[in-house]
Amino acid sequence: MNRIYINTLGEHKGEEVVIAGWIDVRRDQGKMVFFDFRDMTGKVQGVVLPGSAAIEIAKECRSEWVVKVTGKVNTRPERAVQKDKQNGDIELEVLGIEILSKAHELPFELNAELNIDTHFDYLPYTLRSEKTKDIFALQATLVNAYRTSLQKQQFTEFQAPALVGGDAEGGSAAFKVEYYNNTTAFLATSPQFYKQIMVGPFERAFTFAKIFRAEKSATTRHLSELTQMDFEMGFIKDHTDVMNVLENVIRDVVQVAGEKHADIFAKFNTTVPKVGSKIPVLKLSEAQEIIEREFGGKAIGEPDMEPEHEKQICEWALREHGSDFVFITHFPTKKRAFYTYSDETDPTFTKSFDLLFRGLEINSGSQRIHNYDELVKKMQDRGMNVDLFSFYLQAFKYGLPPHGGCSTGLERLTARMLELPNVKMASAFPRDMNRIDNRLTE
RNA sequence: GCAGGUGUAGCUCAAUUGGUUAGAGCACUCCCCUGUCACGGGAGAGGUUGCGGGUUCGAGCCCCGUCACUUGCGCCA
Repeated sequence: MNRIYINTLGEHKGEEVVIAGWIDVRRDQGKMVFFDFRDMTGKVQGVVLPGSAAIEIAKECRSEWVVKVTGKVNTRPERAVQKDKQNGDIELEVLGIEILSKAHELPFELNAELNIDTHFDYLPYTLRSEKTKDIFALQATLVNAYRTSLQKQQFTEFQAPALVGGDAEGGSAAFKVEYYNNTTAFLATSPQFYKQIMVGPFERAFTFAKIFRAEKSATTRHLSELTQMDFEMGFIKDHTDVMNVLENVIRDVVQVAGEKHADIFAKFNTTVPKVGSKIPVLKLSEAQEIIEREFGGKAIGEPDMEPEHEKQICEWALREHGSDFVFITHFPTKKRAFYTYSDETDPTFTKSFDLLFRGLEINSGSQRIHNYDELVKKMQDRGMNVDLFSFYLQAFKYGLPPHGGCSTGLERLTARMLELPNVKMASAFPRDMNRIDNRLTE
């Protein structure tokens, strides 16, 4: 008999069927035993009636054992009906259990409240928990929706390299790779250069890239390996064209996530994010004035926003504009990367933006300098060795249109969607300063 | 990197002012249980109190060092 999925059992009332999955819970009543069985589609109660041939094996079974169960789909006795529960009106009368895999003694119950550290130490087990499955089910939806939205807006996906030559960007710490004879390679800290190059062939290009940062930082918002959703587009008038595309993407992503996972948002005690009619846009200086006026403290004149200020301006945006998102633009030239386009009206500021979401920066972008000579001059002004960038600079040498782009951190987006206290919870296998799975090969 | 907090059973946590044999719930083992759904009831096993040193008649508790985790800051296109 073929295996059927637990969420279709309701269509098989009175029939004998086979399901396969894990034992979620066993409730041994002596002469009879109850189970909750779990597969990828849900859960169902199994009951081993007194005198059943399966009673001996049922008493041996434990949580997380993998089993194939033959049984008859019965409607539950009226007093045992559980409303608002999947398969709450039916149960599987267990006729036979085949053990596919036994589990050792479990360190704790699957849905137990754990310290985050214990959770990470037992990931192969804890990833099965309800809560974690919800996080990554939502994340899969976010990735899909983000991709679909960009495709709809005529972007072409490409695969960016993770091995790169030279720590080109300077700023952030890169992981060194010892392999090449005549040069040191690094793990990519961004697909930036490659997506700009891809504006050449495709005008509109995007990539979902793994990036690596060897920063010695321990916070609730940093990972040393993360997923960046990057796009870059040609023939823009300025950075606001990029922001408009991003706003479309955010709107699509939020809508799809909200339609598909309303239950998950509720379970995490949060709501589907509000985008409002238009995501508010503030220059950094305007945001700083609001922060000082509404929240006190010192902000005006600072080159960037502190974590506390990001939270405050988001609180303001939600209150005044009904948006969980807010754009901050015009960061100082000296704080942004060398390829960032300066504002003609005041070149000490850039045509750049950050997108803040529920108190955290989740996206950063800008218009880029597209003129070869101008870009080279900018690099020289900063004391950079232009020779080291000659591969990248070919894109400009051989003609690149005015363009810009931006980059969203997938784990940060996921974490803020569900208001997770630590971004590491939004990575299935998080890596940070201290954590790498070092017991894979022992 | 700096500062704070934490470290006690497999997990989550107690343990009064420094005082006798370090406790509980869950998990585990055994027994009982015919409608449970976090089933219930009974019994049992389980500890180098992170590690090293010190003070003291006596340290889980105080002091010094060290390690780990965690939170905030710094760092971070």
